[in-house]
Amino acid sequence: MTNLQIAKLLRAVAAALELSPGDNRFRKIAYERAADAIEHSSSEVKDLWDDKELASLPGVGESIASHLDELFRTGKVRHFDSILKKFPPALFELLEVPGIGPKNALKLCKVLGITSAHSAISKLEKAAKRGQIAQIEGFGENSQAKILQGITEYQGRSQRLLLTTAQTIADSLKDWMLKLPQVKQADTLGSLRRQASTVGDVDISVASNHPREVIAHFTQYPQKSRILEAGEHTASLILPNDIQVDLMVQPPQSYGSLLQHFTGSKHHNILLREFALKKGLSLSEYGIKVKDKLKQFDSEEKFYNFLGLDWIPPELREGENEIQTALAHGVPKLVELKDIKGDLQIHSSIDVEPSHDLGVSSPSQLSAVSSELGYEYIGLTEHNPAVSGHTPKQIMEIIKRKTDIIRNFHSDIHIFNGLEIDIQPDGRRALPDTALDMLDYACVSIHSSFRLDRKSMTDRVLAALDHPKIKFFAHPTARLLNEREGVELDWDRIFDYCLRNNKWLEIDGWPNRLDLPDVVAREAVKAGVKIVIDTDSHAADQLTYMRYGVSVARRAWCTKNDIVNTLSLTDMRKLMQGGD
DNA sequence: GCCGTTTTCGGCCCGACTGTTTTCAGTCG
Repeated sequence: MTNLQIAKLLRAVAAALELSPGDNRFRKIAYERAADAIEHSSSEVKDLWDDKELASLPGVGESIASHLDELFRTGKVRHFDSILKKFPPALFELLEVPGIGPKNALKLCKVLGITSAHSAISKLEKAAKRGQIAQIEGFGENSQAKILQGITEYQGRSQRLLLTTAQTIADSLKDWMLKLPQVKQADTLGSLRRQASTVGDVDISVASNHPREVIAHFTQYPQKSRILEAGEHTASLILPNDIQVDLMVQPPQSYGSLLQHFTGSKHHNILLREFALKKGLSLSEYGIKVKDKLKQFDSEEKFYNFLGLDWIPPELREGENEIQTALAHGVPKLVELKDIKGDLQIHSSIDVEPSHDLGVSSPSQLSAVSSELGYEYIGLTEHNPAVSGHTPKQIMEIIKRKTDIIRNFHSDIHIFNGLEIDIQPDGRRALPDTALDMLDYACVSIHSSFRLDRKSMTDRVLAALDHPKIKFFAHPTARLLNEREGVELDWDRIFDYCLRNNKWLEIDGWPNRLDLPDVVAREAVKAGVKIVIDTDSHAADQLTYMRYGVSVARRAWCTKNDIVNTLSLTDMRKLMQGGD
């Protein structure tokens, strides 16, 4: 079972407990918190169970751990079954509809006679369309319309926005807002400010004493499709592609607490409020209540400092151990975009006759842009020449041709002669070793056979990494956001191999890759593995994706020292020549 | 059910919105 499936099971138990008369309501909350912890866990719960470390999850204690143990051993939990069987399976399905909670789900199941899970939502929809729901006590016409709306949302559950898409929209909106003189400051909020790899919606906030003018200016945003609503302190626009953006305006003197509150994450905020409560302080978006007296904060720094904490970068606010770390003044200095000295996965237009995805920009175009970005070096890593259709001798000639082009090319930054080599299903590299010898370095990556079992996949990757010229494993999970799940790998074995053989793992900044995923990258750096952040650019204007790779690294708590391409050219050369 | 910088017992985040209600329950973020 995946973490998500386990979390869903625990939430079903929580819902059932809420509906069980006389049950301690904090037991329900405990199950919800365990579900949250598992959903956001950086490790697979099954792996933690294998290592007997279930109790290391915050919110999972003796009791839930023993239930999970039973789950992994036998495939079910008798205690859960006995709780869940008191309710129709349909109930738990109806909870998936936004706006329907446990109490209403139960009432709907009972009154409408809905029992089975698979037809629950279609039956609910029919009942709503016939006007039956409005007749139920406690419901009305409005509730019925809201349920229909919720079903539509459930059915068309739209994909989350890629970080790059959301950030581009937000940057443009912030620029627009800052054109108004009354706007002192504008920020993104929520998962976008925390730079999560995908975000649900685009929210921005503005500090100003003139909310009316700010809202009016916002609604005049030239790229809007329409205005959804415009109130005194909040407004919403719909942009092309049905993307909704929300704005909040607050006066500068209380802006810090607003920013803190709406940046989240929810889990971080819960832990922070519990922490504050022990000091007798109550937190909200309006400030901090000390003995019923509200204290306001114009900046987040002051807000956190008042609680005895150092400021916590938004990327770390996921409810892990960031609060204890800030209390102990141990928040790391995270890597920044300006620390990056080069980009080692770039596809140029040098035609090495690959099977797919040749770049469109020439070495001179790529080096010119890289120079503007302040880099000291780049590495050109086209895909290996197609295996089919070329003899080994022809491949040697192609690589020789590329090597000569790079040797004879002069620019103000250094260009490494690299290649991105496919890992074939059996772990062989799709390039003869004699050709590899001509290169400065290469990376390996998976582009086929994504569904091998964990052990075979791990063996496959380790076999491919086994050559002194192979420096790193590129986009390791091969996931495509909103499209394809990542492959199964035994990360402990990968980390261990990388440490012993001086291999690096890549954070690929390509918009729908962002791979390593942040949670795996965090485990990697905890283990001491070095990371290289690249863009996987296929055109010169894509070199700016580096900022998103850096965002992933920051969410993984990376400092400059964890990232190899913060090294100067001299040090990078030494590192590359180091071999295994 | 979980958990510990006042606690191994006795607490457990905060507020907004909506809809159906005459003072609150349910849901959400």
